[in-house]
Amino acid sequence: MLQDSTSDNVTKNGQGGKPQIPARLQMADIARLAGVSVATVSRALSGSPLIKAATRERIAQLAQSLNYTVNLGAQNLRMQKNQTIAVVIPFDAGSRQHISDPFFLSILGAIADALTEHGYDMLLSRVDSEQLDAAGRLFDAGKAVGLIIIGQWRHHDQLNQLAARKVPLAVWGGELPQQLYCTVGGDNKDGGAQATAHLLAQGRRRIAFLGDADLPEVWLRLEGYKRAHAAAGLSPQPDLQARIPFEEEAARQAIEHLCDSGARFDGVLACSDLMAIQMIQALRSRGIKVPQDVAVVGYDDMPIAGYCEPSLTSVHQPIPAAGQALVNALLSMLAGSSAPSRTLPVRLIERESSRKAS
Amino acid sequence: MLQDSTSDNVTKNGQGGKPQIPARLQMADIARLAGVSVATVSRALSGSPLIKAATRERIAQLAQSLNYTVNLGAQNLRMQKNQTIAVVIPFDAGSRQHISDPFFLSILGAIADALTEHGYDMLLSRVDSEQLDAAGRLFDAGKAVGLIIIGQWRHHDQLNQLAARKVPLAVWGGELPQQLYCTVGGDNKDGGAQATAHLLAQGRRRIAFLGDADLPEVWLRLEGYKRAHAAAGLSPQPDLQARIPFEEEAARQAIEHLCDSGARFDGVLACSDLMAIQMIQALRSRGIKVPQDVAVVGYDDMPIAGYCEPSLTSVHQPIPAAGQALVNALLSMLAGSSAPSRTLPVRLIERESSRKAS
DNA sequence: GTGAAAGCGCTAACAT
DNA sequence: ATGTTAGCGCTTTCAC
Repeated sequence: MLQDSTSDNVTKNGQGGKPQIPARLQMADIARLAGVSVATVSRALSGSPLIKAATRERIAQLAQSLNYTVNLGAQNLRMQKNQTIAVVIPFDAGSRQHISDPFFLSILGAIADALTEHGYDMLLSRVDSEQLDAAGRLFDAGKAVGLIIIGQWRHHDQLNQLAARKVPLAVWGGELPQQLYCTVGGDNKDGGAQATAHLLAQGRRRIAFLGDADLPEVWLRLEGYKRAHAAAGLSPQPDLQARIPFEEEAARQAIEHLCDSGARFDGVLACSDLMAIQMIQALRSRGIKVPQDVAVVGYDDMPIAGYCEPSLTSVHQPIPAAGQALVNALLSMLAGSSAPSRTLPVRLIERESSRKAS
Repeated sequence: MLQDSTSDNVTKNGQGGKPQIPARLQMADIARLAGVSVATVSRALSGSPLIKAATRERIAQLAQSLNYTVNLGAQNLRMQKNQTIAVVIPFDAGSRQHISDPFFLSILGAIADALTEHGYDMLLSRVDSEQLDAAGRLFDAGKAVGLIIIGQWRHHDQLNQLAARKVPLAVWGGELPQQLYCTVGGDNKDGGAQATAHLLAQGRRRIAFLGDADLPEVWLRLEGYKRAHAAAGLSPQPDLQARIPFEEEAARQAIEHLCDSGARFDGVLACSDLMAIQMIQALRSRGIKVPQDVAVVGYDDMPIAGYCEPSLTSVHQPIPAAGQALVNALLSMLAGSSAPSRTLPVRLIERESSRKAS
C-alpha cells in the first residue's frame, strides 16, 4: 500500500463506509498542494517569522482560495486551550416555555459582544432552573472553560458547590452572604428602595410588591422596599407581597389572582417590566386607572418601558456594563486572579405610570 | 525515569511551567485509580457490553464521584464528529447596538430547545449583517457542522455562495427565486396581505407600510400589501412606503421623520411590533388618536403586543414551529438528504390598535 | 473480558 | 528556512 500516494486530491476520501459528505480540507492537503510539509503550513498560517515571507504568502493565498481554516478542535486539543465560554439561561422546569422576558436577550447580547471582543466563543445552553449544577457538565466535558449563569434562581447552594469544585463561574444575580462564587448584579436593594421611595413620595401608601422572594435578586429588592418604608416611618402590609414568578403565563395568572383577591393597593412595584405591564392591563380591564388609581413601577427598564401606554416608570439596569463585568470577572478568574463580586448602580426612570395621584 | 509511576494522583501536574490551574482529570487518571487500562475505562463509560457489568459499574461510580466526564473535544476529534450548530444573529453594522427586538430571543429560544432535543450544542455568534459570509468561517474551522442564520438581510448573494460551497445552512427568512440555500419563514406575502386586507376592511384607505424592502422578508410583505390593495381594486400610494430599519434607534428617527413629513395616512402596517409601538407613540405625541385616527398593525405578535395600550393587532408568527423547522432542515441536510424550504402559515391577531374608525 | 498500540488534525521541540 | 517527530485525550482494531 502506497503511503505517499499523491493521487488523491483530498485526504481520506472514499475510504470510510458512508457516502462521505464533502470531507473537509485539512492541513495535509494544503501542504501537498503547496509542495511543503504540514509543519510549514502550520507555521505559515500562524504567521511565524521562521517562514520566508514569500512562502508564507503563497500558502496563505492557497488556504484562502480553498476556504481552508485550521481545525480549531484539533488545534485546541493540541494547544490545551479552549476559547469557549458557556452562557447558561435556566428555564423554568414547570412550564418548559422559553423565557419571554426581553431582559434575557438583552443581557445575552451584551455578553456576546463582550466575549467576541475578547476572542471567546459563546456556547448557549439552557438548563433546568432546579438543577443549575447540571451546567457543571459543560465544564467537566471540556466544552467550555468557564460558565456564565444568568440568575441564581432557587439554588444558591448548587452554585456554591460548583464554585467549591473550582468550576470557573460568574453569575448574574444578587450578592449573598457566604457566597463562594462571583456575582455581578444591579444594586437590587437600592433599586427596590428607590422605586418604593418614589411611590411613597407620590402619596401612595399601600404598595404591592410583585416578585418571588425566593430568588435572591427579588429578595434584595424586597429588602429595599422594606427599608424605604422604614425610612418613611411606615411599615408595609405583608399581604401586599405577592409571589409572582418571572415566567409570563404563570405571572399572568398570579396577577389576575391578586387583583381578584380583594387586596387593596394604590401602588405597585413589579420585579420586571413584563409583570408591570401585565398588572396595568389587569387593572385597566377591571376599570382601575393607571396611574390615577394605582401607580405602577417596573424593573429592568427594557426598551418597551418607554413605549407602552402609559409609559412605564422603571428601574434601569446597566445591561451593557453587566455583560462586560460578567465577562471580565470570568476572564480574570481564568487568569488565576480572584474576581470580587460587583454590584452595579441602578437608577429609577420616572415616566407616566407613576405620576402623582391628583 | 519511571513510566509507571503511580505516585501522582493526577496526570501531568506540576510539570508545566505555569502555576497549573487544577488540571482536569483525564481518562488515564480514572484508569489508574480503578486499576485498569484506559481502554477499559473508555469502553465502560460508553456502556460497552464487552466490559463485565461489575467493572463497568465500578468505573462509572468512580468517574461520577470525581465529576469526571469524557473530554468531548478529544472524543470528537477521534470520532470525527461534532455536535455543534452555530446560530448566527447578524448585527447592524452601523449601530453596533445589540438587537433589541424580542423576536430574536424568541426564535433563539425555540432553536435552542429544538437543538437540545436532538443532542446538539448551540454556538451563538454575531456577524456583521453586511458580511454574512463571514459565518462560513465557523464551519471551515470545524467549530460547527452547520449554520442557522437569522435573516437574509441584504445578502441573499452571500448566502447563495455559502450554499454553493456546500456549507450546511438553514436560514430564517423569505423564500426567494434562484435560491440555493434552504429557508424557513413565515408566509410573508400572506401576512402582509392579511394585515392590509384587514385595514382596508376597516375603511382605511391610506395605509403606510413601514419596513426596509431591501430585506427579502419585508419585500414579500410589501408584495402582500400591494396584492391586497389590488384585490380591493385600489392602488397604494408609493410615498406611503417608508424604509424603516429594524434597529430600534434608527427606527425611531425614521418614524419621527415620516410623521413630520406631512404624509397623510389613516392606517399603518409595521414590519415589527416594536416599530408599531414606536409609531403609536409618535402619533399620540402629535395628538393623533390610535385607532380612531390611524389604525396600526404590527408584525410578529410578540407577547408585548397583547399587553400594550392599545393592545396591538399583529401578524402572528409560529416561532416554536420555526425553530423546529430550522433545526430539522439543517439536520436532514447533515444526514445527506436535501431539505426543501418551508413557508409556515401566519395569521392576523386582531386587537384594539386597529378597531374600525367610527 | 481486558490490554497494547495506532491515529483523529494539529503544534512545537528538535533536527537539518 | 524547512522537515521530522512526538504527542494533546480519546476510541478502536487487534491481540491475548
